[in-house]
Amino acid sequence: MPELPEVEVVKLSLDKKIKEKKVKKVLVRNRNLRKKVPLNFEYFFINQKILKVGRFAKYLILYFSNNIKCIIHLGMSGTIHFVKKNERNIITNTSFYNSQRLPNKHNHIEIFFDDCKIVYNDPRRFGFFEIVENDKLLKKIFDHLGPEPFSFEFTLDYICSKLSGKKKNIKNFLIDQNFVSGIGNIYASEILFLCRINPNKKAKNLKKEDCKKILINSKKILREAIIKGGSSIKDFKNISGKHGGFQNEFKVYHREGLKCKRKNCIGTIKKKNITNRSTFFCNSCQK
DNA sequence: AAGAGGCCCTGATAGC
DNA sequence: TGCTATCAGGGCCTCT
Repeated sequence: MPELPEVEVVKLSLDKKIKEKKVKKVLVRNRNLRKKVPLNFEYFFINQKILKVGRFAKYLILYFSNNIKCIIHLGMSGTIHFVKKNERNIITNTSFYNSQRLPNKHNHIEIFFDDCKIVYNDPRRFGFFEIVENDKLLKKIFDHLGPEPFSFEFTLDYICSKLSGKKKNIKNFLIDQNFVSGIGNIYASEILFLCRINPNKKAKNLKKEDCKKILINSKKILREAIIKGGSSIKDFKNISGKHGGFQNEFKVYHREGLKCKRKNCIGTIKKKNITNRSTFFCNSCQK
């Protein structure tokens, strides 16, 4: 669920809340995440300070003072909640889900500090926590990931050369983390709408001009989404507190059957399953 | 080798 | 009300 912008929003708020704080206790309630949380997980960073919270693609990284790193992936349904001590039920959710109180189920991991704690909640358990003891290993974990859209490696030449001759459709390329990391199902549809490219178009049939649009618009969409605080999809009940606002900016995602928002376009937004993942596009202006 | 598809899991919603 | 089916934003593994 959380794509690069949502993870970035979590990173920024988490860094503000827990940087320089010392871990007092770690509680694992459920080790059966996508990757099994090891039995000694709790002891790697107890009594250590959090130097900073980082991010690469859709991964969060906690940097500890003993040089241990903890990689966190939120999967599809993972959220991190920040809870202040002695303030019952007053929770500042650092995720874009933004529930006002801590959920009563699926709180798998808690990290305690002197005056607060963070709680990892994940109903579907597609996320994971992983300890990394040295930088070599860290590099290895991110090895299979392509550059982020913001990276200097993500250039016109890079895109053209990767797409050239490939039969795979462009939408599947955009969500392929090996090609470019951080884009997921929602933003892939939004980026292609801005580019006026049909998601089903084979990569090899894209012109250089199309690749240029992909380069520019992937940066543009992600940057705007971060500024808006990410996208909150199923957050209907929430009234107060900060929450993501980019869902209000969607041009195609979840807009099946509605009129295209592009000026002077008479098209209708269609939904199509591409490799078992719903994809939204305008049937008129995306060629 | 590239690309398609299944699967991990729970919860929300729709339809009967 | 209560059943069943379908769907959900990710990514890894397997098969062709």
